Parts: sequence; C-alpha cells; structure tokens
Amino acid sequence: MTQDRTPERGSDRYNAREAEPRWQKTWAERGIFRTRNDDPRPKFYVMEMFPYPSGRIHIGHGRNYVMGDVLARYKRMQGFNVLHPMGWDAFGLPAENAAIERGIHPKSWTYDNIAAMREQLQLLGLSLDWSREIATCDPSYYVEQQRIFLDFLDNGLAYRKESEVNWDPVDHTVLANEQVIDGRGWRSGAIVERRKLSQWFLRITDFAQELLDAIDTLDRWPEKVRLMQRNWIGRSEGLEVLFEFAKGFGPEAQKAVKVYTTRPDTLFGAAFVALSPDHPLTQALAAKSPALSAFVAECKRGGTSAEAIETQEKKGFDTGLKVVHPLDSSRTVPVYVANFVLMDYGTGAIFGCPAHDQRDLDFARKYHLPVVPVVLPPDTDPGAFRVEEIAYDGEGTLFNSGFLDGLTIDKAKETVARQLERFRVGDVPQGVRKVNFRLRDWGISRQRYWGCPIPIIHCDACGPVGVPREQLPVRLPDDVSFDKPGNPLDRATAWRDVPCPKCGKPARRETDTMDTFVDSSWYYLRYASDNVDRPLDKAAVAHWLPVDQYIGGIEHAILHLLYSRFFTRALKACGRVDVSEPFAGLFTQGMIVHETYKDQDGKWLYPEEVKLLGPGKAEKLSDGTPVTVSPPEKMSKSKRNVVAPEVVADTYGVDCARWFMLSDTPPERDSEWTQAGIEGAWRFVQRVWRLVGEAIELGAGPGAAKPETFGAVALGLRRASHGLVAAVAEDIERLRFNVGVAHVHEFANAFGSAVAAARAMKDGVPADLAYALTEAADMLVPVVAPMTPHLAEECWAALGHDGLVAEAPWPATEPDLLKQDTVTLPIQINGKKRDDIVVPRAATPAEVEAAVLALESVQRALDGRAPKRIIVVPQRIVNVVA
RNA sequence: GCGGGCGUGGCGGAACUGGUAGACGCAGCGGACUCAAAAUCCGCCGUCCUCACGGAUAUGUCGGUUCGAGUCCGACCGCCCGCACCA
Repeated sequence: MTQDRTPERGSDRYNAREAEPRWQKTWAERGIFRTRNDDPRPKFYVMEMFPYPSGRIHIGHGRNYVMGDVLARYKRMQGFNVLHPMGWDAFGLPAENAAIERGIHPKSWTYDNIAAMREQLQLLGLSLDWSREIATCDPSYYVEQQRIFLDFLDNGLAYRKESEVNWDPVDHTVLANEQVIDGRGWRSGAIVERRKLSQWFLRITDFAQELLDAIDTLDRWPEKVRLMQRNWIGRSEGLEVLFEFAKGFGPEAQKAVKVYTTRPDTLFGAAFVALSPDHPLTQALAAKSPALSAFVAECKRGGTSAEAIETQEKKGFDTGLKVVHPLDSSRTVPVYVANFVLMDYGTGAIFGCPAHDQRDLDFARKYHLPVVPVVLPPDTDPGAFRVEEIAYDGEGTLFNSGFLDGLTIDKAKETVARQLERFRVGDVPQGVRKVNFRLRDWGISRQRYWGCPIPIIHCDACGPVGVPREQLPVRLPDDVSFDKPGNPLDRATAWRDVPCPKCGKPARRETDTMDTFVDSSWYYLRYASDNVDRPLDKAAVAHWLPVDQYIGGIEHAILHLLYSRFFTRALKACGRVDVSEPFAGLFTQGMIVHETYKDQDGKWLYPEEVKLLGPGKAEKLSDGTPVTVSPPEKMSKSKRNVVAPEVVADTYGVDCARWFMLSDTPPERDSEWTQAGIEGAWRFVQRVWRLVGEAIELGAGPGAAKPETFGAVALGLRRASHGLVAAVAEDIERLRFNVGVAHVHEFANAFGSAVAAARAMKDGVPADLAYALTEAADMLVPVVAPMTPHLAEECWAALGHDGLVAEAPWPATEPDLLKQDTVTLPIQINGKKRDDIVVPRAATPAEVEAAVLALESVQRALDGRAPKRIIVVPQRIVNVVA
C-alpha cells in the first residue's frame, strides 16, 4: 500500500486530479465507511438532510454534506462507530411536471437524476455508508410507510375528514397554498375554487402539549428553531364562554353561542360577538337570508395568501341577533358575522373588546360600536384615559368592570373564570377553561401520482378498508398517462378497481397519495437497519437513535422537524420504536452565495463565461463586452450563478472546494463563493504538501526514538503541534470549522518557521528538531484529514505510514506540552495596557504584584505615589489603579 | 403588528464564563529570488499625531454598572430573519 511518493522539495506539486480518484477507489474497495450494527464501539449518528433529486447539484449543495463529513471522519478517528448515511427524498411534484412538460416518466426522470447526483456526491469524497442508501420512491422504502399508515389507522392516529382544498378547475388538480397566486392557479391561471374533499389526517394535535414541553429538552438545537416551533404549536390558555341569546333576539334552534377568549378579564368591555362565516349558526341564518348568504360568499372569495389576508378589510354583517352579557344581565350585545373570524380555531366565535384589541377596535370604529376601556395602564388617571386609534394591550388594573375593579389582569381572569364556572346555562357551566393550540392536524392526502399510495380500499358497503398487510406494498402503477389533466391514478382503472378485502364486492383503491413530508418524517429510522428491505428493526433504532448531529437548512425549522418529532412519538404509541426525540443535536447551515453576471443584452452569464477585472468589474470572455456584476445571491440555475463540482474538482481538486467551504465564514451564515477564495484554498493545499515534504526530508522519519530533551525551537514546534491537535478537536466538536481552519493556518506558519530554522542550521538538523519536525507532520496530517481527506491520505502514505489516515486514531497530546511554564501578563494602568510581564505560571499574586511594582513603566506612571489598588487576575491580567 | 437575531479594519471574520480588540484568511503595499514572469519566501497593513520612541483614539449612537466593557444593563439608529386576522 505504501507508495513512494516522497515529494521532491519545491518542484513537486500535489496532483489532486490524479490522487483524489485513486483514494476514493481505495476507500470504496476496502469498504471502510460501511457501518456494522454489531460494532462494540460507542455509536455516533451524523446525518445531513437528504436531497431532492432535482437533476444536478452545484457546489452550493455540497456545504452541509461536507460539514457532516468532517464531523463523521473526526468522530471515526476518535474511536466512534459512526453512522453517516445518505438517501433521496424522491417523491414530489417536479417529477410530474417533467412528465407533463417533457413526456418523461416520473420514475425514469427521478432515477436518472439520482444516478447523476450520486456520482456528484461521491466526487466530493464523502465518507458515506452507501449500503444503506434509500430512495423514498422505491417500493422497498414505501412498503414500510404503508405499514406505518395502517398502524396509525389501527391506533386512531390516522382518520378521514372533510377538508377544504384549493381546486384548479382547469387542471383538475388540488393546489398547495404557494401554488395559488392572486387567487389563480400558477399553471393554468384559472380562478381557484375552494372545494371540500374527504381527506386523510394524522393526529399530531394529540401530541401538541408533549411536543411543546419537550422543546425544553432540546438543548443542542438552535434557540431560533425552538422558538419557531413553540410559536407554531401556539398554545393559549383561555375560557369558553356561553353567551345566551336575549329574549326575542335569538334563533329558534339554540339558546346560546359559545365563544373562546384568552382575555376573560376584558369581558365588561365587550361590544359585540362575531361568528365565523363558516359557523353552523351562520350557515343556518344564511339559509334564510339572501343578504347574509351573499356576504358569506364574498368572504370566501378572498385569497388565502398572507398578503391577501393582511390587506383585507375587516368586514361584518349584523345578524340582528343579540346576546345577554354573561356578567351583567341588564346589557345586551349585538351578534355579527365577521370575515376575520376563523372557524377552525377555538369555537369559531369571539366576543370583541375594542379598547384592548386592535382588530376589534378597527371593527368597532367601522360599525360605530362603543369602545369602553376596562384596563387602566399603571399610573394613569381613569378620567383622562382614552382609546382612540390604538388599542391598549399592556399591563394594568381593571376599571369600568363592576366587581373586577382594581384587580390585576391575571386576578381578573381567574375571578371571571371561577364565576362563570359556577353559573349555569341549562345544565352546563357557562364558562369552561380551555387550552387551545394553533397547531392543526396534519392533512396528508395529495391528489397526485408521484407519491406513496395510501393503502386503503374504498367499498360502498364496508367504507374505507385497510389493504391487508400481506398484500403490501401497494405499488404505484407504471402504466399511466399524463396527457390529460388531473391525477392519473384516478384513470388507472386496472390498478384502481379491486375487490373489497372484507366483503369481496367491487371496490376501488384510494387514489390520493401521501404528502412527501411523510416520506421524510421517518427516513432517519430506516437508516438504522442494516437490511433496509425488512420492517423497521426496533433494536437497531434503539441502538442508533437519537441522531447525534443532524445538519440541514433553516427552511425546515418547522414542518419537517416537527413532523419528525411527531412521527417518533406516534410510532412509539404504536409500539414500533422506543425513542421520542429523533434529533439530539441540530445544526442549520447557511447557504453558499455567488455574484451574478449579466451581459449587455440582459442575459445571465455563468461565472466561467466572465473575466473578472476588479471589484464589481468584469467583461465577457467571448467578445470583451462589459458585464454587469450584481451582489451575491443564493446559487440558482435560473440566474446561472452556479459552480459545478466537477469543474472545481478538475481544476483545483475537491479538497480545495471542501477547505474553502469550511474557511472564513461561520457555518451557520451564508458564505460567498469567489475565485480568490478557491485559489487561496489551493495555495493552502499545496503548502501542506510542501511542509510535509520538508518534514520528510529534514525530519527523523518514522519510528525515530524520542530525544530526552528539546531545545527552544524544537520545544516551540512541539507545543504548537500538540496545541493544534487540541484546538482543532474542540473546533470540530463545536462545529466552528472556520476557526479550525484558522488554527491550521496558524500552525502552518509556525511549522514553516521551524522548517526555515532547521534549514539555516549549518551543522545539520539536530535530533530533537528532527524528531519535532516528523511529529509535526504526523500531527498536522490527521488533523486536516477530516477536512481534506485525499490530501491527507497522500501525505500519510508519503510519511511512511502503512494504514489509511481515515482509519488512524486522532493524535494523542501530551498534557505537559499544552500548558506553558510561564505566562505573559498584560499590565494595565487605570485600565489601559501599558506593559507586559513574563512570570512563572505558578507565581502567586503577591509575587506578581511585587514584580509589577518594580517595572519602570509602572514607577513612571505612579510618579512616587502609592497605588490605590492592584488587581491581579492569575494567568490573565494585572490592573494597577493609580 | 408580534417575536427573534445581528451591527468589530477595504472584505470574510476571531476574541474562552467581563480581562492585551482586530487571531487567521482575502485584497493591497514594499522587498528577496528571477534575464523576466509565475510560484515561493520575508516585511508592512484600523484611524490620527510623531523622523522615531511613543501617544491619542477606536467594536452602529448615547448613557450606565465595573479596577477593567466588543462582551453586562437601559435608550436610540440601522440591517436581517420568522410568524401573521389564532380571539
């Protein structure tokens, strides 16, 4: 294995193009990244969010894989049994679009893309266990997903209900919210209708409280993500209150309407009650009132987009009904239908307190309803307090509120709750405490072809029946056509029409498929099995989970991560796994951005079509015409500001790309890809190669005996070497790759100085320095191995080591070399640095003080006076207060 | 509107729990080597004053706590991100 590649000094360049494929082949042949479940070493599970196989990757996609790879390789060297898998999030809409637009079958489009992207990923030299590769579109993967669905069904975690969707009447398809633009379908341009369909839901809300509480335990997640999840779950504590209709002002069918409020303290400020347009009472009233019916229709026309909602005016319709105030039977309050009241939150009805809620205030001003303030801000004169255009939602004490006057908001809430719990309407309490969540159950039905089939057969007699497990998987039929709008599965009669498993009568398969978020909610469990064709292996899952470090984009902060957290809990409830939290550590990496270039005709140009002339200046390579350079943006095919990994590999080698991606910018921030940057990385790679060459030439070589004593130069180098090992270990553990890179650079400078010193010695290199030079190279190479693995292998072999550095242990450090015998203390006078002093590390504060007072600079500053105070912070600093 | 984060040289950024601000890299400038260039190596590189020694000043702005503040507290300015009729 060991080859003679001793670089000749100065003349020999490291040839990445030749070396990189060679080492990748060696790794693959030896299968060193294949992980065994029965390995006795402690486990470490690191994974990056798996990619959607969209076609080809650009270098921007590589960043998170490289970061995960550095950690995986480092942990292996630290003696862990590392699981570092890869797979494909392979179902989804783009494959169907390709089928519609280009006539390519989604399956072949997807698998072709997977093949191309797998090759590109392998080019990056990632230490992945490809034997556990999965593709979510493969029946071997989704068969288990169908079993899981049936388990959920059996355990009451999956159910069917009517739900509204965005329906495109031209394409005959359901649209996601983001596919609705200005109320029209993004492809057809048809006005989108809201249609009710019977769909499958997963009961994530059963776990709302647990999902919320457990966020507190995720101490290795970014605070930002934890906060986003808390907000998304959106717990609120409130009260459901029955408002009885006033005599002669109620509907016939019911005595009272139930509203939900988190501010029962403001009840005395109630000016109106408002119902959702979808409220059953509204529907009943609209049936008899054409005017109300028209108003409801108008409300439904509004778009669902954020902008549409934001700009939408508050509108109401006075039903003419009146309710009695729950705490003051002498008062009545009008009942409106209002466009801003949501049916699927709380009870679909609210009471409005205009003085303390901006939305209610806007509504009240429009319909000339009374605005009575009931919460008085601290230190405010009750006579002078007015609410005009801005509602007051701050702290204060109650007033204008009868028996609540003088209470704090919290006390008043409690008092009202107790009161209304005692009051009765008929035989039920008028008020009931209620916790509500913003989180809704997860609708997973998609009216699409390219997704996991829902294993259900609909029978007119038996209803929806689960496909018997021995008949799984329900495979997607290949023979479908995309020449007509709508879901091809609806027309695949040979596949669709089957007998009912229960009664045998003619029935039909469910033609909806699952949301692709289902596919990604459990794939990290699938990797745990070393045979992915069998059902989830509970023991393997228990062994590997939770994932120790998960790395991916911030765009998945809410849905994917919340769904995954739900899935582990739901599977646990079904007895399938024993883990609750899937990801112990989460890291969200930044994107790679690149300048964009446009020629004079406004056409986007690829970076390789452009010659850079200076900051912000460039010309077209082909004809020398000026090019407009715009600030860096996320790499995207449409703007052509992409760099292909193959091109980088060919010119500089992938180690350069890896090194550059890890350099300079903190990994959680966006990083700019530049020509100067990749060239800097190239210089560094060559520099390491040269330094190793110098160490081979000047050093003691492998197996040399360690000298008894070391001179100043050798000792200095040894301290630097051992310090490097310790520093970079910590940097990688903390995922601070940019700092790790800086530490390696710093060491390279020290190494270079020691080499120069060795060369300058007339009588040859002394044994102590020769030993230190070899040791320095033997430490530097494993330290850079996680980051530039190919270069490291080449150096490792050149240094005369037999095995692979990828399998070598992380270098051991000598504790004595990590601490200095003396320390340099900065000396401050009145907080300003005036001098330095070198003292023994163990010096007592009294000794330091004496030495400091003897300093000429201190004497000069004191000018004969005694110092007021001397602060000695051991091993840090001394401050003399004059 | 609500919530969160961030402001450090020409640029990316470093600075452990309050203890030498600007590590390291990029760009720039000067030098060595070379017929010349590339590569490489050495030196300089926040701002202002000074030939220099040295000094002053400096982490968005203003104030506070402290022997000492980039770091802690308060107010303000600017930028970025998330959520958004959730009662």
